[in-house]
Amino acid sequence: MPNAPIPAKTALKSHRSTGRITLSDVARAAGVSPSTVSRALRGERAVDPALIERVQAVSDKLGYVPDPAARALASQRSNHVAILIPLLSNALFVDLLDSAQKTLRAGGYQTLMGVTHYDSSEEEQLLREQLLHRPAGLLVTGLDHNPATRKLMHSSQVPCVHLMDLPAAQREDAPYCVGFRQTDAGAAMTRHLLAQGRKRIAFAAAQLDPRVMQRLFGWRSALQEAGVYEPTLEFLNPAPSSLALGGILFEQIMQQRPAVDAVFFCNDDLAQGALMAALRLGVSVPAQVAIAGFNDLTGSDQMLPPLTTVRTPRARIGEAAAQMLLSLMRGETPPVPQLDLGFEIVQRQSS
Amino acid sequence: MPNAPIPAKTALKSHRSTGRITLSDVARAAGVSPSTVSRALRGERAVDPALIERVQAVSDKLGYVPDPAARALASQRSNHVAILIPLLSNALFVDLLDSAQKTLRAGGYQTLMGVTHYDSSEEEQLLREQLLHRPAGLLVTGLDHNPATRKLMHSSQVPCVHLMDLPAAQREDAPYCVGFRQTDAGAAMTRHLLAQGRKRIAFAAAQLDPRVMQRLFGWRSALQEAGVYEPTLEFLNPAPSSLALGGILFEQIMQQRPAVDAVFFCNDDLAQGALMAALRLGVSVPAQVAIAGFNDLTGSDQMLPPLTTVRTPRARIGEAAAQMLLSLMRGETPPVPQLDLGFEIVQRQSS
DNA sequence: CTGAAAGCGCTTACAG
DNA sequence: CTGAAAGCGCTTACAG
Repeated sequence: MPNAPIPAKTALKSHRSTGRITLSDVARAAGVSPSTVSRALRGERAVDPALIERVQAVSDKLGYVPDPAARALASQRSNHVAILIPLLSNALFVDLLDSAQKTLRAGGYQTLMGVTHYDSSEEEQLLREQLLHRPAGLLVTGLDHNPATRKLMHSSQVPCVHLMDLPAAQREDAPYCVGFRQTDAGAAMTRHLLAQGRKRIAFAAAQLDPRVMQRLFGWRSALQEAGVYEPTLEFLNPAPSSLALGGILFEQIMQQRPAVDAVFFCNDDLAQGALMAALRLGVSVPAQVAIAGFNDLTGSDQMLPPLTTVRTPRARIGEAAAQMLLSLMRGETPPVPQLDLGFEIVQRQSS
Repeated sequence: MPNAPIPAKTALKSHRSTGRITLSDVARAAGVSPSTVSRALRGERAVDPALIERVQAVSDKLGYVPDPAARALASQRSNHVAILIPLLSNALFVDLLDSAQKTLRAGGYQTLMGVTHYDSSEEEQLLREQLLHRPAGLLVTGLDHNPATRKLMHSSQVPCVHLMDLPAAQREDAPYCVGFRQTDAGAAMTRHLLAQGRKRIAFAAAQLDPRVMQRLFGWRSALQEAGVYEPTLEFLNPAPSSLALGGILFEQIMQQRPAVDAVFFCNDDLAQGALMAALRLGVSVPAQVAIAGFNDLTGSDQMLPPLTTVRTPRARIGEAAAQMLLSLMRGETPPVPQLDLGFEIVQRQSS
């Protein structure tokens, strides 16, 4: 039956029932096998250059786009990158997310974000959910995680880069990370204030996450070094950081310790609130008391007086960490596994 | 050969090569077919209640978790929800993202975010990428999209809810949306300022996205209504909104139009910057000039003087939109397809 | 209400 | 360097 109609099944094969253009469509049009198309398109070596070109052309002509779900199922690896950050209400982490996400997208990856609320068991739970998607990579804030989380990160074998923090010492088994030395930054700002002749420098902090505590340690060591450390000048509040809390802390400090001549806040939002409170209370800054912040958040340069602070390279951290992850996902070994991006003291008029 | 060793193939079958616990494992352990497990676990009707319970118990015991990629491939629908927002540098959208994401996660969905930078072709490109993941739902900011984007949203058949805006009139074909009437809010604040005796009220804006323009229209109509509209009192700058720009705009207005007795800024960051500039310039607020903002962003209540503004329910918008989407994804029809969450004038000391 | 079978669209040993 | 075949782990008509 040479003239029999083409069976429906064969006719349908040119497009699947979903109407989507598939690998097989490209293979048929290019006259090669699906396996070859798969290899050619992913730039796998061991494919004839001429074939690669032909397949590429056909693929472009048909407008073929690989199906991420099929790819993930077959390869056991998706094109998702999971990112874990503490909060979305702190501009610091939003900047981190923004820059990392931009870099990852340029590399062909989708970002899956998880907000931990500084809760280690929520972090663990989020990681579990994200690992179900078989992410190709992981970006996590900080180096402190509970044992279960660490185990998950390790046993999943997913490449992982830590953000913001660096391990205390250069160890053999140190994880990949991009950040700066929080302790050094805390000490540097404290020394800066000392160098300006301040003698009674208070440290005021909220949230009290690990990085804040490191800044506190930096402040302590700089004061001890100068021989003027006084434990009662620590004002620590575990509540979330905010302008309002900064104002409250400042008022409290002025009331309890009127002789204080500088306050170093662990984050700019607190310091901005303190600056507003000083205006309200008629406390003159920096004549009576200097005020310093941390992170150089948006608005700090617009305060009255403009805020002295530590500028932290969060956008560059997000980008560099994403780049490092990208190279890890390519199977490469980053030349600098612990990348220190430093910080900068920005002196403005509040000190 | 009754005592022959169990063939390797059968022995292996209890776990796949990946080591993952699969649907088939649960089926075997529960003594039913994979199809039944699939139906029982997804709560599909037409399964014996007793079986559901048994399957559920076995599944829990084995710690089975469905594979999202396999599920997406087979059903042509993932558990992703894509969200499109203009910027991450505006706290407004971060709040929206945060609340939507929280609600969606509680409903079992992963959020895929896309940042459009107020660029309609970038929005289109992002949507294309996201649609590849076959999202179960879509959350998009605003009602204005280019024709290609609208076509994609429509032809993809993916349930979609729009954020922040409401259509001008109640039409039959109106899209699902959750927001408030930007024009009304702009008019309400203007009337509020008029009611306080202000006569020459300027409108200062940045970014100039559609919602800002609606606020401008509201300001215009309220002034026209009062017979005091003057076109030269519009100060529009397409640059991104920021504290610094607010200061610049304010200074410019004071210089060019010293008789102005109130400035209504389209966003709180501009207004905050203006407040700081007023302090710097020695312009007394509200005695000489009233200042009003929009959105009641963080810090506005800490300014000197505290900022009069329009409080917008962005967290509730994100949550309600996610809820509406959740019900659409369940195949339900939302009782209120266009949900108006309103706004509130917050009078503080700057007016 | 339940099951066998096909299929979703890829990747990847395994041969050649 | 290339291809045929199996398999990733589910869902869903189709029968019964």
